[in-house]
Amino acid sequence: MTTNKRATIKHVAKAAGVSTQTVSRVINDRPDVSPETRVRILQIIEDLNYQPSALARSLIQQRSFTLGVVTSGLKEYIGPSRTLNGITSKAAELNYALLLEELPHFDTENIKPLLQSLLSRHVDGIVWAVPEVGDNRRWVDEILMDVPVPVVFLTMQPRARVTTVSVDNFSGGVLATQHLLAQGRRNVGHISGDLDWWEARQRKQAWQETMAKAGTKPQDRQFSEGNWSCACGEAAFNQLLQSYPEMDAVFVANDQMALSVLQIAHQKGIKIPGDLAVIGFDNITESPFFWPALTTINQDQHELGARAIQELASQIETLQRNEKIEPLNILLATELIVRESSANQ
Amino acid sequence: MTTNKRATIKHVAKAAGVSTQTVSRVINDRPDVSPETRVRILQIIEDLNYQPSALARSLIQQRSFTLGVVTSGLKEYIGPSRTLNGITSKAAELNYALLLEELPHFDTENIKPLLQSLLSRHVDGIVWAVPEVGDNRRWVDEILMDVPVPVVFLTMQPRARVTTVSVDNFSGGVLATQHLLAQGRRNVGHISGDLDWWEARQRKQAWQETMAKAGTKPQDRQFSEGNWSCACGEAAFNQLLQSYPEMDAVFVANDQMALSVLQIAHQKGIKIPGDLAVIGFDNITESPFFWPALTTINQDQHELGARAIQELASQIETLQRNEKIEPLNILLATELIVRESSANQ
DNA sequence: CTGAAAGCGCTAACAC
DNA sequence: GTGTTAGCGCTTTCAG
Repeated sequence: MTTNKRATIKHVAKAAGVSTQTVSRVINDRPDVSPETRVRILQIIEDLNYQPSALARSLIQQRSFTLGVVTSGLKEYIGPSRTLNGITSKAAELNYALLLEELPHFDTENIKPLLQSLLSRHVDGIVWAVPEVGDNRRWVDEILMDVPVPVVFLTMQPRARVTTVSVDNFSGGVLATQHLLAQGRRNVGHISGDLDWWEARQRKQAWQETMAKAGTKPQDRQFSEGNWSCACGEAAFNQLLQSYPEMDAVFVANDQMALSVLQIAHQKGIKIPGDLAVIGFDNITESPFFWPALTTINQDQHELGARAIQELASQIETLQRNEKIEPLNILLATELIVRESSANQ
Repeated sequence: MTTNKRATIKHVAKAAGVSTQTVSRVINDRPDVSPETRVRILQIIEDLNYQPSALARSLIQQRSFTLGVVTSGLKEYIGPSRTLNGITSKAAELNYALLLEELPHFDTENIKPLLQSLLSRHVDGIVWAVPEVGDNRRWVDEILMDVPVPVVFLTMQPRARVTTVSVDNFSGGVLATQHLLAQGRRNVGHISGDLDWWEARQRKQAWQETMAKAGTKPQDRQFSEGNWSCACGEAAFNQLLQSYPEMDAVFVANDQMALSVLQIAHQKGIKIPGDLAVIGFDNITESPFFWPALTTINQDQHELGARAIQELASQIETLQRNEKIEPLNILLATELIVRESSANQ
């Protein structure tokens, strides 16, 4: 915590009795430096604890090797955190640094200052790791015109002209519903997440369509809207028990709410999976340890972040070669994890 | 996603027919510009969508308004994520940008490249938001000498010459143990976290000392080591049931493991809180919805991050005024949250 | 009130 | 192989 001034390329050059250019060649591993000079300079660099300034480099090379990351919901949810983990590990692998911004709310309106903070620091690209909620993508077409770097959006309805990477919530919902039907259940209810969320709508729609295909188009009373939280999961389940008493299986849109369902069921003496099969969504760390262990749909949020960075980096490279970048919509597969809560009757 | 080149101060100056200095004065809100000139330039800035380059500024001002944040465990734990949330919100408030790095493991050895990545981008300070685990603070005294900016460490044993901000795990553990005793329980067991962690050791020690003070110095058989995970919580609890059959209360070092305890208890027909009072630690979002609702110790991880940024910013200001910075060890209070799992017999 | 010159730390382009 | 010149985009200093 001393306040050593950092050594600059000039200090090194002076100490070595060469020009800064020669030092520059050494730190950039250029071939045209005599072996002796190189060794001498490397030694001095070591002695002086010299580190090239990435800032100065960014300025002249018009490239910062820094990406902007915009996230939201770190306080309440583990999802953004897992995605961030995928982002940091892939970025480290590809040698990019990350500038992090967090939106105070999923639907924060005022994103211009945030974008400008990133752009003023010359990020090479931006990952928008905020789920699509309500109308929070309204600005995309308008503002993106003014953004001079590639942007990759996570967890958003695929659309033309924009690169998106999302988990395939629809096919995940199909997997969940089909599994319950395959277990011989016929009266399958659904507790959704907040339907303002694109993900919640996808999962619900998958349930509806899969049920319809099985010849049992669901009625309104077979469904209840939650908001992802345990509290709302309780309320939604209680409502469903009233409105859909013959229910023998329920697809719950996330594991948190599924936990509430299990707890309430115990309290009311409803046997799981005997009376009611339960499947969640997410595969959080705790779900194997629920009682009974929760059947769920695994979504790889780490991979989501990693893929986003990979795409972004590849677009940056493309641009660097003066080629045109092609928008891309990527969907990641989900996986059914069968545990006890959905076992056969 | 177009590739508009960014406008520079030169473009603005040329368009306004003034020198770049005058533009500089306007964007820095200096008084010595005629009102008309100012208005004209502001208009042009607007038209050109001009944004000053923070990079160029950082270079000349020797100050980047950027902080480095080092975290770890984003994939498995919600704690780092909550802390990060406190960091992002306080940083936004104080107008700092954040460069994020994540250690692959809590005890990653090779931290030099990571520090250099941050320093090469001229961060004004660093928050080390990684818990103290095993020997992962070994480098502090040695390496910190070479770091030319202030560093604040989170969740670490207070020590001289270093600024630390931590939750007071010891007093939290005292609160937990005292509460169980106050409920009339006498046989209080403890399931710890991974004792490689400083936090786990603090909580355990608090339990030991509080019990001793109450005249019931705990024996080895009243304790079992977990590793924070549900899986290990199960194992530890099962062991405790064997080794300490008269146990009528248990202080579990985190809420995840406490969940496992509740589940196992149900399976074995142990009544909670009748036969066994349970208290957790952390106050995760789900714990009010456990069955029964979990009594726990709340730790404010958001505040932890926010305080760290506040201290760091204040140290940076101090340095800016050429004053000396004083290392500081801050402990944040915890809070007892009483719910059903520890109710009176 | 405004401008010219110098320079933050580095590299591209050219010379020798 | 190595040095010189210019300049990335901005601010500081000084002159007027």
